[in-house]
Amino acid sequence: MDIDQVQRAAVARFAQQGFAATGIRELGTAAGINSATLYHYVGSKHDLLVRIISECLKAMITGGREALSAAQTPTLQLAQLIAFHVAFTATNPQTARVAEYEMRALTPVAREEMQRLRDEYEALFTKVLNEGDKTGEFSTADLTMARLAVMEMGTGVAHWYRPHGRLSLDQVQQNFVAMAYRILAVPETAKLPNTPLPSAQQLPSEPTAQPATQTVN
Amino acid sequence: MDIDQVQRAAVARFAQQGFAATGIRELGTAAGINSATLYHYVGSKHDLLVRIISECLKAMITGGREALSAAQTPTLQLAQLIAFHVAFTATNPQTARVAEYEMRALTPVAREEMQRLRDEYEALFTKVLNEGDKTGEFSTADLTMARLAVMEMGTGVAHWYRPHGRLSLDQVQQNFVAMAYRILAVPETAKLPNTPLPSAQQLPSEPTAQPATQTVN
DNA sequence: GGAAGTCAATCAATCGATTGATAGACGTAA
DNA sequence: TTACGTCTATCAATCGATTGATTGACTTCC
Repeated sequence: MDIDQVQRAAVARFAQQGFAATGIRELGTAAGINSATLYHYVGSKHDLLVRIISECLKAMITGGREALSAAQTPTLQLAQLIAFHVAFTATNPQTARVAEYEMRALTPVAREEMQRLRDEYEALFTKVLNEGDKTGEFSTADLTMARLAVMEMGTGVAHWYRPHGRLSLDQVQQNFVAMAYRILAVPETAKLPNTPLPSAQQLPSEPTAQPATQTVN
Repeated sequence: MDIDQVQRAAVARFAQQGFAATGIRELGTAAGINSATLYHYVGSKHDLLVRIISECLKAMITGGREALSAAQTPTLQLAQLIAFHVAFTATNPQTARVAEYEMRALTPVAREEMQRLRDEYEALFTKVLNEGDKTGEFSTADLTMARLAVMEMGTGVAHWYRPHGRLSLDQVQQNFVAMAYRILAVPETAKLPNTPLPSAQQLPSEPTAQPATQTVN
């Protein structure tokens, strides 16, 4: 028994029924230990959530930066960033969902700290979009709304993507890059660079995939 | 004291901290009544949630259908539907969020019933997109992914829109219609019909807006 | 022998829900 | 008008169950 197993069990429950609705006894049972033993690994239920969200956001920031550094122009950087965002979300749907939904369960201090990480990640998108707007590669009526729309539709992948569904991860990435390009009016001729799209590591906290509830992917 | 006030107080709490994290005594206090009195209006805490979600989804279905009937071609119908979706989400952000997030707190039976309503609403989008694809007005690599992306980015409006922010609701609607058109490769010349975009009624369950946490809109 | 891991038992606090009772509004028969 | 019955709205008190967390004892391993 190690802390990763505890985190995986926790993420699976938190993603399915929420942080507040999950008791520590239930967490213990899911991890195969007594609820008291859980406190040997994590300081408290709250600390466990902080660990999960913190590691998720830090991995997103690191991965996002790597994706950006793999390209030079805003157009190509956007493709890398979107593709990473989609890959990360598709690879770690449950962890990503917990990091998004359960921020509200944190204490004010912890929430502010996690919000700073979230802001840091979103700043990557803001930067690319601003640069592309400056060079004229992108064209949109409102950069902020475009950023929110592009990020949100990528985040939504967690709701329906399943590893062995109708579409491969690569296909989903390609399609979301294409949709983002369209939103930003990137010319068709510039589309789909032959640079390989980034993948995303599976987090230690990501539990084994749960069976699909929809028949979308 | 009537049931709408109870629902508003409940939605405000559920949206902020979640269904499971909100106690019935807290609900009572927020509504200005004793927790026992709450059971005079609603059968149980769970029934209260069912009412909230059910009324929200039914209003979305009704509003969505009205929006569709206000236009004839898939291109114009899509504009109406997107604009309604955005208007509804911006007008009822907290109720919409509860209806989205707290579906998991429902009993299996109730959840399936609510899921049917959700499916019914999403079918409106599927229908328009399929028709537009058939007539050649829309062009996309994958209709299903386009639908998910368009809906998701509209739903995200609940996270940042504020009534007296930088952008008016009409501006947000225009912009989201434009982005949806771009995703579906609708020619520029066909854009922005002069048909007035639909608004959305504020639900009885929607509490007064909470102060903005971001500085986006 | 001591450090690390584990758990049954237990803590005070809170949970959703119910009880029995009260106060007032309304209708109606005398 | 008075008196009685009925219905709605409300709450303090309380129910058994569960919550997050702690303790002390037991085992295991180096």
